[in-house]
Amino acid sequence: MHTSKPLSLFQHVLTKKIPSLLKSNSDKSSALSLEDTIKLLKFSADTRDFKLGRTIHAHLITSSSNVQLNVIQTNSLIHFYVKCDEISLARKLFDQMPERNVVSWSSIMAGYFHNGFALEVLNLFKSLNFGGFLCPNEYIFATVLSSCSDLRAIKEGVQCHSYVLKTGLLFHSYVKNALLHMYTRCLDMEGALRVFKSVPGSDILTYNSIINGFVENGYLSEALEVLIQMVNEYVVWDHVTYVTVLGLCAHLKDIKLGSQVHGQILKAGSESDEFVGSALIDMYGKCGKTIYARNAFDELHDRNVVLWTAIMATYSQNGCFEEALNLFPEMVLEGVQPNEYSYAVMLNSCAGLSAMRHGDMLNGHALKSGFKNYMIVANALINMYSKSGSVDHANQVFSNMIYRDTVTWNSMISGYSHHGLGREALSVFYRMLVAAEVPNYVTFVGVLSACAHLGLVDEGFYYLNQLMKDMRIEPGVEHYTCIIGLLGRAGRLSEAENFMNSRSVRWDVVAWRTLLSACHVHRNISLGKQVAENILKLDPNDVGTYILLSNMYAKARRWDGVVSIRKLMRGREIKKEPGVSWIQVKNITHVFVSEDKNHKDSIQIYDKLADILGQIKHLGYVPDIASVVHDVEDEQKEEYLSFHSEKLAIAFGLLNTPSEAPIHVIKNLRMCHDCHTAVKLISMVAQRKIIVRDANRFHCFQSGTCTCGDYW
DNA sequence: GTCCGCGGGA
Repeated sequence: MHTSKPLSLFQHVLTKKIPSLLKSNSDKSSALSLEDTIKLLKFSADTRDFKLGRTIHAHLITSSSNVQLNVIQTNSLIHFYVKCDEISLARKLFDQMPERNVVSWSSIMAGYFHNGFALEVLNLFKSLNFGGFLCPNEYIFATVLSSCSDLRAIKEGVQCHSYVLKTGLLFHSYVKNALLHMYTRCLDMEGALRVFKSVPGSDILTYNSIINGFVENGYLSEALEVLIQMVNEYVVWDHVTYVTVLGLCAHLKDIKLGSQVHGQILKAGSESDEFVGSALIDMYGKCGKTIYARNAFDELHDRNVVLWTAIMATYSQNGCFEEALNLFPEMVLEGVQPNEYSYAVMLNSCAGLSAMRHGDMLNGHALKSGFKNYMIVANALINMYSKSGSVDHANQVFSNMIYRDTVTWNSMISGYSHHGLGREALSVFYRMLVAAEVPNYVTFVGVLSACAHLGLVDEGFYYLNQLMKDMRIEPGVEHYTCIIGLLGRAGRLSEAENFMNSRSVRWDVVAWRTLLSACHVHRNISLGKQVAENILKLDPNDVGTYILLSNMYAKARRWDGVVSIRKLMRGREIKKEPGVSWIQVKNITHVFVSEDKNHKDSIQIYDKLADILGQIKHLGYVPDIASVVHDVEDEQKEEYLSFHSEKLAIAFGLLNTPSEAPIHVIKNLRMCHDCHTAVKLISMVAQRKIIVRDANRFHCFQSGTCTCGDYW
């Protein structure tokens, strides 16, 4: 900003000289001196005062006896036009200059750089005659190297590196920092580190740049190392340092370090800076501290769209989807308009809730406001539709997209996979390869799980051992878990077990549970027991394992086993979560707990259920009363089964939705075997598509079959 | 005398 001294000078010029200038330009005594015009032009440039600058320009043309302006005047004019984003006017002046000095070149190049035309900077640089008078200086290289950063032009950047090394320009801090930044943007952290270590004189910008580069490229321990060095050298931090270091804390999930930085921020009085504020919210959010994030948000008074989106993202990332969604109207009420990021966060919150109606509404909003064209919004829409059960709608969004990135393709592939539509998932994957989009780690999780659904064992191993290797993607525990699922589904349980024993992978609960599921489906009790023991060693409170184990015994009619598991659970004070299902009808979410008679339409729902269960009995449905372990009469056992929450929700859906509409139900636990059989038949009798999202996957029931192929 | 570098939300 300006100091008070030049301001008073300009005030003098503005009040005394400009009025007289505008009155008459024949009065020589009131004409501006050369120094004054240049100072005025700088003032116009700094304040982006286009009108004032234009006036000075006009004055220069009319008052000058010479038609040509001198180089310095023209340079000042170029700089002024550049600062007012009038790059073509600046270029016109530049082209008309009979002779140019190095400042003329650096001014026009900086102009192009700041207006986003980095390529034009490199073109100008190439046309600059090195051999002649003009010798590029530190200004030129700072701008050229920044343009290389924008373009990720590492080759040109390295050429500049050798030139500035030879000429000694590298020892200008501007050049050094621009070069270092170039390497970090081109993802060459070794190059950045070489510059950092070999060129003396690191300032706060150097530290900010290198730490930020390390964080963005995932080298967290290296970033921490530089941070420690910076602290030891007593470098004074600025706002950017706070933002950068908070980003590091967020990635490390290091709440202790983050709190210390927060303390420094408060001491420095920087807490009201919007960049610092959003970084604070993000840090607390990533560390799982939603309340601290909310406090930081509430402390701020000028809350822009970024801050609102940051706090919504915090809630969403921590599973508080409703809180995230509820902030939206609050934000709009405060006069802040959402942008593409806000829509993405909101849609992902809808995905978490399977709230398709809400998501539909946001889709409409995004369409009207033009944000649907943003890739992140479209990607979030695909995710929302497939996670709330309508993979067809997801595909519609996908098909209408003109540009797609890796996330787009991945979302569609894993969307189909979650729905058990392996063929469709693989077909999208092949189209991705044809479109020359490069698959990544996530892509193959979707592809391998599609193979698992289709039982394509050989193909699965081909993708894992061959294609991923060719594409230099290191397989992780998620991929290996898909392989376990693949072998398990094919009934090759001992191979799956051997696979787990032969790989030195840190197997997690998800992997073991996959094997346990396979044991459950294929009724391999001895292996299942062993696997369950492994899981309970990792997490003795894993309720899902107890339930799966007990279901496995039930399926095999081993009631002694069921009783022993129940006893074990009681002993360890582990409670089975009650089954809850919910369904959205006309923007209202109706929640059903098993044996629940609290709904206001309870009587009609039970009537409908009795009716439809009667119908499917004609088709051969026999309630699996043996699976009910309560010690009661058979008649009552049948009642227990018919009151399972998903059956209640489906009956409600049949009563309250149009006859063609698919019924979407979400359940907190896995579907039980009896419900699965019943719903298959209901889909036939009622001629409805019924989609159930359970704790594990999607089941899409239609005409008597389910997309899970009875394997879950 | 005139020109130059680092940062936030999915």
